[in-house]
Amino acid sequence: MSDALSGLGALAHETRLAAFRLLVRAGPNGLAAGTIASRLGVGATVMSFHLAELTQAGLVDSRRDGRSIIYAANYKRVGALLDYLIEDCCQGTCGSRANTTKEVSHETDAR
Amino acid sequence: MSDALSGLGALAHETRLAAFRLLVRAGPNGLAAGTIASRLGVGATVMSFHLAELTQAGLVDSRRDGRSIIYAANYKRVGALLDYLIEDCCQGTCGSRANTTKEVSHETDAR
DNA sequence: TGTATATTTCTATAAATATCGAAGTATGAA
DNA sequence: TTCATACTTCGATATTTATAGAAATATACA
Repeated sequence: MSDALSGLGALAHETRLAAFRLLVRAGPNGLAAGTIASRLGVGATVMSFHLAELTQAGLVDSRRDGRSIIYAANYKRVGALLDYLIEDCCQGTCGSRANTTKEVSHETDAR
Repeated sequence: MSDALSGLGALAHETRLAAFRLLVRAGPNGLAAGTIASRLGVGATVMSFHLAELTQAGLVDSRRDGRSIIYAANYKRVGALLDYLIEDCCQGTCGSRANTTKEVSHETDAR
């Protein structure tokens, strides 16, 4: 759950969410830090900071390729976060894509 | 996507995530603010602050019942957030529960 | 080797969030 | 009415995050 917390925190920022979406779409090949920065229109320093946050949360990985550092989504970790949200937070009852037919019993008293 | 951002931000805090999980489990009847606070061991002021954040993000609703204010998960909004994450951020490719068999084409160049 | 490129790390500062006690509001009950 | 309960809002302070430029590191290439 601490993983979930840091994952949520990592995605809870405009620039990071945008970068993350680029990376998910880019696929396993990933994108260079500079490419992400210029596509999002942010400076290298700020991009580096945010990519570090995403990395620390485990949502993306990085590797060096020449002068560039290539970031790529860590699909396994992202999936784990989604699974946590769907199962531990929603008991599988929320969402259309996320939804599975499953019986859930709730508590009855609001106090 | 701004909804998603505020939803993620709302969940990205230990106390709020814990409160949210209680509420999801409590079902439509919800739980009184004081109940949540005492179950989580936090003060009324702090709880109120965090419940307000969750409310503002649309993840929970509240209603008054006598002296209590009852909070309940807004399953519809939560589901929408999950759907956004699964479809817009993962293209339906991440997670086991979240996963659906779907062909996805990625970009080929990392630069 | 020297220079340019790509990116990170450092340092300072700014901005957003969180915490806590005190005061305020709404409700119920004596 | 008055008192107690359940919460929220306010105001001050503390803490965490984010931004930006300068300096540092790593690689490539002439």
